[in-house]
Amino acid sequence: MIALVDCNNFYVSCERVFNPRLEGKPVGVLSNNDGCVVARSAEIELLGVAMGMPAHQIDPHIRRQCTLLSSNYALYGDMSRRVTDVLSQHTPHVDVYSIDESFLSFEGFEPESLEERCQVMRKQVRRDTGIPVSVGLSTSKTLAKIANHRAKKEESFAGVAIMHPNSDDTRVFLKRLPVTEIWGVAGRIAARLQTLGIETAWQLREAEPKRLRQHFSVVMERIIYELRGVDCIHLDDMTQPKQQIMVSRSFGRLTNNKTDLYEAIRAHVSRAGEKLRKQQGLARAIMVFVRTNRFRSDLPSYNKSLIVPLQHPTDDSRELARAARAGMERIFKENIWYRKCGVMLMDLCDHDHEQLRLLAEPLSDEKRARNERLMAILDKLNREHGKNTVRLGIPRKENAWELRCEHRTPRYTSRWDELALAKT
DNA sequence: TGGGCGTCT
DNA sequence: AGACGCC
Repeated sequence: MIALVDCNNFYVSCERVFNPRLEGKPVGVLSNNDGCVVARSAEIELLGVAMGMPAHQIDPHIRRQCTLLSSNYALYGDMSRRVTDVLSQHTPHVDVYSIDESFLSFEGFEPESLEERCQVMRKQVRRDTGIPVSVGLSTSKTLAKIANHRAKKEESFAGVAIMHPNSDDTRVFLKRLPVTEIWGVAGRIAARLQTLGIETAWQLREAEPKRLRQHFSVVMERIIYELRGVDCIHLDDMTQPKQQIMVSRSFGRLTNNKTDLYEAIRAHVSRAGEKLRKQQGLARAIMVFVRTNRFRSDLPSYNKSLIVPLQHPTDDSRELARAARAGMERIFKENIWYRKCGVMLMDLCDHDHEQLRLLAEPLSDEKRARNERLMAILDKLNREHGKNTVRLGIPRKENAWELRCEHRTPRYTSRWDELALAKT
């Protein structure tokens, strides 16, 4: 059996752990730059605030009743780790799928006692971390996801729902379930399925896999088998090193200032370099891009990217920054109001399998070792003393590109100076 | 009116 | 490169 453990309204729940006054209130958490609503409490959902809704589109009358918080990823990331730590005590097979979801394998466990085990696990997560979670159990990940939705929606499950792939109950449920509720099926695909007369999960499950593969892809074929209870989506690639590393941000406000762009790119490159070194990779090229705000039809639009090849594969932030800067220099255009920029590290290879180039002048071993030590120390300082303890250059004050986050709560669990206080 | 991936075509 | 999907 497979369990999908999903935290309820995760970001909101994290905030509530440290501010219990938010309990029972309509609370939402916003994406970067206070852009869209990415987490909602049950109460704010009832007020009609939709997932993904731009904050500025919320009716002012509704907005006044809500608490809208900026996202606090330092806090959510740490809480997420605590939750997965507890889950790991219950089975050796935990696949962390996202910040608030894990797939657990209970292969070899006694099926009869699984629901009860999961209840115990769920209560322990709540007790040890303060985060409420729901558990869906079935024989495939897609059905476990559906079971999880039921566990969340139907009170009677008490947070743990099991769906046997061939039970009457499952058939009845799938016959009422629109295809859009299935993992991997969203609007566009649902519309195409409708033209084939497929609107419910049951109809899809009963469809001919080979035929649907012709209309769609192998992904759709897998979904059909998954709905039948056959586990065929494998997540082992989650731990595989990334093939590209992308870092980009929208600016807090529009800017036409070249220095803003350079500073932003430098910060993004640093972050990308950290990620690259963490997976022990090297990049052979770096892509730089800039773009204007596509929602501002009153301003000229300009989207441009450029790939800069690197002389030799590298993970040195300074080299990456030099290349990115050169790229930026070539695509920057004056008198344009920029909204966003970013970098992508491409053509990655493993640190240990670096291919030596014939023509490029190789770095001396001594120089290479020195650069490596420098980057390792940089990463260590930032890991242990907080982000940006040491960085490439220092951004000017009041720059346009730093994020808007007007309602961020303290980083209660990861900063000494922001610890939660217990009143005496 | 987000950011960062992935797969398939 | 673009479409589509996920969270």
